[in-house]
Amino acid sequence: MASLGELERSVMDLLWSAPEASTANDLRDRLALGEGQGKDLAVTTVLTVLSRLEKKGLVERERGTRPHRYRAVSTREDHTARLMHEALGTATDREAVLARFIGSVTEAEAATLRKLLASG
Amino acid sequence: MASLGELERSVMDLLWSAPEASTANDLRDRLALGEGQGKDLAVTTVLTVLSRLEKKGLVERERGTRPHRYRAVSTREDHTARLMHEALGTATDREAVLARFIGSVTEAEAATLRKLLASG
DNA sequence: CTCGACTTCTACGAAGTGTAGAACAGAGCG
DNA sequence: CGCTCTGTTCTACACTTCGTAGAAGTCGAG
Repeated sequence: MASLGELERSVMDLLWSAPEASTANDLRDRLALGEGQGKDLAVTTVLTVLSRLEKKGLVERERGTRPHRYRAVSTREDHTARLMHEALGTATDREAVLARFIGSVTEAEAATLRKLLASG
Repeated sequence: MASLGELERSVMDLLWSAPEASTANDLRDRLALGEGQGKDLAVTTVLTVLSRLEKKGLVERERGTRPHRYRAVSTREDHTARLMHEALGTATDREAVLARFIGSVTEAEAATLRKLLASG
């Protein structure tokens, strides 16, 4: 249960890019700008996807303030890393998966990994 | 476009577990066994999901033989590694993702990674 | 109390998935 | 050659998810 639709992904991208919490209206405006021209969504549309994202545990909101303020629960990087870990978890032979994974990684990324593993 | 439904996942698990190609009937029987009791599916059901998996590029079949024989295109490990790489690809700050990922990995897995990175 | 901004409820169409019957095709038998 | 199996493809329907938004409800300001 981790797949996001296109609009859901766009909203998450906005929330991940700005650390401060945003209102639905604000997000709606930024969506319009981002997508260029014909992307004028109704605010209720944005609110709906925000609710769905909240139910998925990706977004939380402050209910106290009058225009509720929404913010991503975790960073984009945390989220992605968790997805990767989830994928790894489905495998029985994790070593084999890691071997294939390392094989598909760029040299720069391999260097990063070496550094991280050395220091950790 | 990589998410699998529950039945699709079960079928892939069977195909991944046995390297030889299987027929739809064979898979249907093995699904019945695996799930324990009430999981008696119609063969057409299995054929439908096999077609869908074929369209997704996860399964290929020999059309020559009369009961067509189905087999996974790649191993479970390759598939999982590709999913992980795909997730990594969506990130902008890949180093940060890798850092989080390494942080979430067991010590045994970290050791495996060190070995793999050293030899590669 | 009323108005307006904001949120929640309800809804609908498209796509994906589980499920399978109906229709079709080819191989062997009588 | 035509029937009957066995197996494949077509068609279909219900359920869920997602994009999209109008209708209805709520709450603070005036």
